[in-house]
Amino acid sequence: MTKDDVADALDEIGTLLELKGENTFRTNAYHNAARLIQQLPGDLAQMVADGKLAEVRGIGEALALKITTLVTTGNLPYLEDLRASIPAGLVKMLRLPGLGPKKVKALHDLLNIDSIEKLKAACESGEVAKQKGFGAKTQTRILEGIAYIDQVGHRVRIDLALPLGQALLEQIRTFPGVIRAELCGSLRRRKETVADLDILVSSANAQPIMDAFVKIPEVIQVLGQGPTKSSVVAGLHVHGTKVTLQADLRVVEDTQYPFALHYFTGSKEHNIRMRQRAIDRGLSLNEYALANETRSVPCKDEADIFAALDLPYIQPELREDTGEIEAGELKKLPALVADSDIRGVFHNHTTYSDGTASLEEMALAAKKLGFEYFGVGDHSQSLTIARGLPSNVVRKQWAEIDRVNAKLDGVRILKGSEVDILEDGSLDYTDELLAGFEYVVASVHSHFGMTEAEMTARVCKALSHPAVTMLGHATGRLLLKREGYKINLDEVLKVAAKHGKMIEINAQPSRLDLDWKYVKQAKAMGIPIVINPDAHSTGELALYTFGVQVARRGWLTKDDVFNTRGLADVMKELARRKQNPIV
DNA sequence: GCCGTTTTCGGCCCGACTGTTTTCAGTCG
Repeated sequence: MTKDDVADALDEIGTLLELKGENTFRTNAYHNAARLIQQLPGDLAQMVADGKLAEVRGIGEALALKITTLVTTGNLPYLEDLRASIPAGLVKMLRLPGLGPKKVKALHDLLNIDSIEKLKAACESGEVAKQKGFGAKTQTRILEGIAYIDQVGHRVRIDLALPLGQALLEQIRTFPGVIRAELCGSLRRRKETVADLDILVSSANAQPIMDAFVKIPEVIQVLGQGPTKSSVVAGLHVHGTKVTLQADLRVVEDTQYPFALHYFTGSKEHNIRMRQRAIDRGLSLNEYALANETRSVPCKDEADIFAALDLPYIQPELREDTGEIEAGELKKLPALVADSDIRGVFHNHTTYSDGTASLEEMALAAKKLGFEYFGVGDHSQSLTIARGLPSNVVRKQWAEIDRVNAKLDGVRILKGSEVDILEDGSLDYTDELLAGFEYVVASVHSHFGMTEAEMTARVCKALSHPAVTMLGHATGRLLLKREGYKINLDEVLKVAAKHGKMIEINAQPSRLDLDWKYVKQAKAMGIPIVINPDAHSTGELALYTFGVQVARRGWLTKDDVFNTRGLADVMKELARRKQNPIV
C-alpha cells in the first residue's frame, strides 16, 4: 500500500465519520493524519516496521494502529465496517456546493435519500424544501449544484487557470478605487491544479468594486454577493479549451491588505500554524489584523507579518505546513530557484520524431528565451507511434547537429535522446549507439499496466545502466486524466542516488512529474534535478516555467537544478559522467 | 483522535455569507 492509498483511506474514514455526525475534532484528526502520511519522507512500510509512526506529531496510538493495519494487511476492518454502514451516495452528495455533512445526514435521516438521483427527484417534487432547516432556496441551490457539478465541479490545470485569473485581475485593477489587487489561493502557491480563483482587492469603498466585478464579461453566473465578498462562475477560452472556474473576490481596507493576502494565500494548514504562533505570543491573527485587546501590530506587507511572528519571509510556494515554519525558525529556508536561473533544457523533440519544428528552429527559439544550450531528446526507435529514430537516422541527426552548431552563435545544440525503457528494463538502443550521445534521458512509454514491483524493477534496472544521465517523466501521469503507472518512487530515488543519476521535472503542465513532494525528497537525497519542457514545438519551450514552479514547491535552490549551470560547466559534467559512470 | 513548562481533561483557528431564522447553524475557505 502506497502513502497515497493510506492517506485516501484515512481521509475516507474522516469523511464517513462526519456523515455519522461525529465530533469535528475527531474527524479532523483523520484528515490531518492523511495529509501527514502523504507528505512523510521515506518508506512508510519501514517506518511502520520500526515503530516510528507514533513519533509523528498528529499521529497517536489509535491512528498508528490503524495505519499499521493498513500497511501490513492492505485493508482495515474498521473502514470496511464504516463503509458498510453508510451509503456511498452520501459521500458523492458532499460534492454539491452548499451541502455539508450535517445537511446530507439530515436528508438521509428525514427522507431516506442516499444518492444524487434520489436527491434530484426529492428536490423536483418539492419534498426537500418542506424539511426543517431546508427551504426553497436550498432546494434550488441543490438542483443548480447537480447541474453545475457536471460542468465546473472539477479542478483545472494551472496553465489554464492562470490566464483566466489574470484576465479577471487585469480588469479589476482598472476599477476606480482599487489600491492593491492580487490572485491568492492555490494559484499563488502555484499548485499543479486549482479548484477556484481567489482574488483580493484593497479599497476604501468596497461596494462599487463588488458591483463592477459581477459585470465583467467573463462572469457567467453570480453565486453570491455580499458587501465585501462575491462569488461568481467565470469562463474563458484558453488555447481552444473552455475554462470555467468559481472566482471569489474579497475587498478589504488597505491597512488590512497584507493580513488578507497572507490569509487568502493559505494553505489552510499553514494559516493554522501561523495563527497558533500568534496565540503563543499573546496575539490573534486573522485576515484583518495581528492584534489583541490592547494593541495591534501594523504591517505594510506580508514580510512584516512573518517578522512580527519571529520568522523570515516565507515564499507562497512553501506555505503548505511541510516544515517551512521550522526551517524559518532555524533561518534555513531555501533561496528558491527562479525562471531566470535556467540556462538551457535537455528533453525536447524536433521534426525528426514527433516535434513540429526543425533542429535549427528549436535552437533559435531556445536562444530567444536566453538559453545557452538546447538539448535534443527525440524518441528512440521502438516508439514508432511518435516516429522514434532508428539508429541510422540518429547518426544522420548527429551530422545535422554538427552542421547547425557550426553556424549557430550564442546557443549550442546538445546531442541527446529520450530513450525508451523497454518492458524488461533494457534500453532501446545498443550500448555502442548510446555511447555516441552527450546525454541520455530514459523514459517509460509502454506497458503501463505492470504491477508496482515489476515497474519499479524495470525503471531501477534502466537507472543502473551507465549510459543513462537522467530519468524522464517519472510516473507517466496526466493530471486530472490519468493516474501515473504504479511505481515505488522511494525505491527509484534510492537507486537514482546510488548510481548518481539525475531526475527530470517534466514541465508540461499536463504532467508535472516528478511531483513536488518527491522533488523535496530527491533533494534531501542529493539527487540533481533537471527541469525539462519536453517541448514538441518552439512555443512549448516556454513551458519550463511550470517546471520551475514545481521545483520551488519542492524547496529547490539554483544549486539543486542541473540546468541552471552554464554551457561550459554542463558539457564538462556530462563528459565527466560518461568517463566515470557510477555503477 | 491528539496533545500537554498553565495540562491526563478540556481544549482544539476564525470570519463571511446564506438561508432559515427571530438569534443561529451550516457551509466554505
